[in-house]
Amino acid sequence: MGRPKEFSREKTLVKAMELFRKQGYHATSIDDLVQELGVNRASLYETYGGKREVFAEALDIYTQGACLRMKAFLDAQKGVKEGIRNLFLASLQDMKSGPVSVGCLALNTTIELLPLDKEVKPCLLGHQKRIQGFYVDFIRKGMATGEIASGKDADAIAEFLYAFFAGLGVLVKLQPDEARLIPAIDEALKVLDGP
Amino acid sequence: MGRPKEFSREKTLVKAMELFRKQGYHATSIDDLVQELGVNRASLYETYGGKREVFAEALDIYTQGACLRMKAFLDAQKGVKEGIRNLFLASLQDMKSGPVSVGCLALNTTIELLPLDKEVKPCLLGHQKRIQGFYVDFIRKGMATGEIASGKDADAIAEFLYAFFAGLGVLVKLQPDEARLIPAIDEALKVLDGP
DNA sequence: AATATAATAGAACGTTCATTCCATAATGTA
DNA sequence: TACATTATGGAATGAACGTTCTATTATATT
Repeated sequence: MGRPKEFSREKTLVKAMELFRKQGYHATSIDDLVQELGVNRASLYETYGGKREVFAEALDIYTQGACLRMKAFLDAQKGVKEGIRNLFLASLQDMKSGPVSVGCLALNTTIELLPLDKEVKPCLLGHQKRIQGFYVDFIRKGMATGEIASGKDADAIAEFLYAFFAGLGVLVKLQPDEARLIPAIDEALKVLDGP
Repeated sequence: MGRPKEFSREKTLVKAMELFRKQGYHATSIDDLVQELGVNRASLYETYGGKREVFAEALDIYTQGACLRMKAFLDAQKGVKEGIRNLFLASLQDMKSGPVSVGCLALNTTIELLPLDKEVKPCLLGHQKRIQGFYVDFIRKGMATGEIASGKDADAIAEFLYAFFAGLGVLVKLQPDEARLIPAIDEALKVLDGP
């Protein structure tokens, strides 16, 4: 029935996500999307609705992908402290992605768009909740094995880790050489030490 | 010598700074500035040059003011750990500034503008360097009094504190109720404990 | 009072933006 | 093969943007 699409909805969304992550929402024009995705203007509007809708879907697939990858990454780790350290180092690499740092789309959106577009708030809050949930589960697992003192406040540590990670997402843009950030990460991980 | 200006250069810059801090660079139009500052279009261009220049100057006075206030705040504190805790709590209040969180202009700019406008980079890097310098001095002072173990890496802690504070600047926008952030802050301050 | 100088008010400019429209092309169905 | 349907290519649209221009107003100096 009718002419078939010449593009895959999912693949173009990934490209849009990468573009928004690199340039931000305002600095990415429809022309940019049309050029980069290779999708026609009219098709883009027919398929997604408009720029805002494309962004919303791109943000969705980003947060979903990030959560899935984080969960899989943590599940593959042995120790808690070492696992979170590896997670931070891997995330740093992901947020660098070449010479120019792209950071994290969820954090970038929190800064650039949240004050103006309240529609992204549920997505961003849900993302935070899921990520912190992973941290809590991971820390609790460490408490069960005895690596982490059981008297600690897993929720507070999870919120701390999310906040610190958000800080990394800012600093990696300002200063892409990770060498200086690693000592800071090791300081952060001290919250897992002691009683 | 011609007609006198009807506005003060400094006062309007402060207003511009507040506007950029609240809305971001892209979301703040010249019309917004003209309306909010009460300055005429032509006068604005005659005085500052253009939007980018207004923003650059606004960012400058923001970072300078932030540094001055931070230095004065820390100088008035007794203990190191308690002092930094008080600093974070006060900064949280500052970044909230009413029902809508405005965050920190330097951090917001790092996310929104740094990838597109390389001219802001020196200002942002200088700001980070100064802030971390204050942390280092403050920590060293604590080492001298014996509150902080002298074996600690002041530079690493300073970078950690800056990163964590940047994270607060993100989270305060996502979740303005500070009650949940305070336990996370107390976790962060544990880097100052122990040997 | 007359003049030079600088700021103001507001229209006007060209550009870029997101969005829509129209003619054309490519498929499934009859 | 003819038709209905959907996607495509590219021009067109109107609004918003940053910026500039012109006429007018207000002050300092002579």
